[in-house]
Amino acid sequence: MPRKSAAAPTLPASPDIAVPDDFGARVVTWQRTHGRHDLPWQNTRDPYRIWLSEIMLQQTQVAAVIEYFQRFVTALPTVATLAAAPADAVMALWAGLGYYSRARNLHRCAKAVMDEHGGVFPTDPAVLVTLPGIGRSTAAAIAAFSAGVRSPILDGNVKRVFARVFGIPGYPGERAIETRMWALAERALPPAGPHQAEDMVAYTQGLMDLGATICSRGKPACLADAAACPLSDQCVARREGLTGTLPTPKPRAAIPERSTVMLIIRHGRDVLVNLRPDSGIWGGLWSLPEMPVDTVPFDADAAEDAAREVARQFGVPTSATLAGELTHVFTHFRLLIRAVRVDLGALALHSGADDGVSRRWLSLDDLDALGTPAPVRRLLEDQARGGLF
DNA sequence: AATGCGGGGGA
DNA sequence: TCCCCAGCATT
Repeated sequence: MPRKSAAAPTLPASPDIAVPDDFGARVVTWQRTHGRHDLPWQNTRDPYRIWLSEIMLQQTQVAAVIEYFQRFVTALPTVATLAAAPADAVMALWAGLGYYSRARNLHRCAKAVMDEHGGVFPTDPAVLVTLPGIGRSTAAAIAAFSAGVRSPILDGNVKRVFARVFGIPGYPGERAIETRMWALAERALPPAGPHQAEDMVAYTQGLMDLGATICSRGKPACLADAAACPLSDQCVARREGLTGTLPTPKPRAAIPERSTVMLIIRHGRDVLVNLRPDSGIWGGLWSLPEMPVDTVPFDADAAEDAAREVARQFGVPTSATLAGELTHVFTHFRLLIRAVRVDLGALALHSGADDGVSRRWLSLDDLDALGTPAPVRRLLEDQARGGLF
């Protein structure tokens, strides 16, 4: 039951995206002059160290990994020593790095290398990907760094670089987008040939370095200095001013919807408003009285019924009719507002309900007198236009 | 407080 | 096959 396959079926690469001929060469050249060269897991072809670093670098930034890496290889310098180490010792060396399943898989992987590969770490991506904790991208990185194998990586950094350079819209975590990017990654590799091995080391590292140091999420360096990025003159996002919107962010989870009933209590051309507490939604603004709505769904009929009940509590015979419905979108939820109009006719209202809420009348002819939330303002403006009093 | 992050494992 | 999760850092 093979759970993993080294190479997903190569889809017809989107013909609309052209990879410039010198894409790989530019990355290679840039890496050799401007990339990182002194990380503790560089300048070696030891697959053990390269593998260990790649696992540590999954979901974890370079700065956090360096110390753990040094400590780990000092304590367990070879795959054989790791395989022979007690699980406790491995976990202790990992403690603080997070994602502890990585450490458990690391240990399992070392044992598999000993038992199934004679203690020799594989360098073929198709073999690597069968080992615990090694997926397609990590397999390619290990193979490229340890043996110059021509196989593409596609981690978060590379996805960001590709989304921008090639102008690929859509969330890269989405299946279709990721598939396109893998196809692109295959085509973007530097050419096979006599320099392939050295080039693949620089290219693979270069993509990582570009994403980490130049093509950063927040403020890509090209915005201040186009020369900082070797791809800036062929970058779609930079050309079209889309570095802020590419890559497309993860779609926000559907936000919950709440509903409320607001009362438009009319007394001639005055409307009763109350002051909201300083903290919370619309803090310090004047809003319409609201009725707590517990029942879901709460339809328009129920809103009118409830408003009639409130009117009855005011002691006045009155009608209560739905005056408007609108949805206001907050960061965390959508608020469906049903406004019910209640007319108090000529009846005067006591000002001093003793519940600690500031209330007052607001004239529809002077809406600027008080600060009101945008949806409330819309309701009041509607009343001002439609009211016949 | 929300987002990013490679791969595993469960739905 | 798809989606959710892990733990920490960063924004």
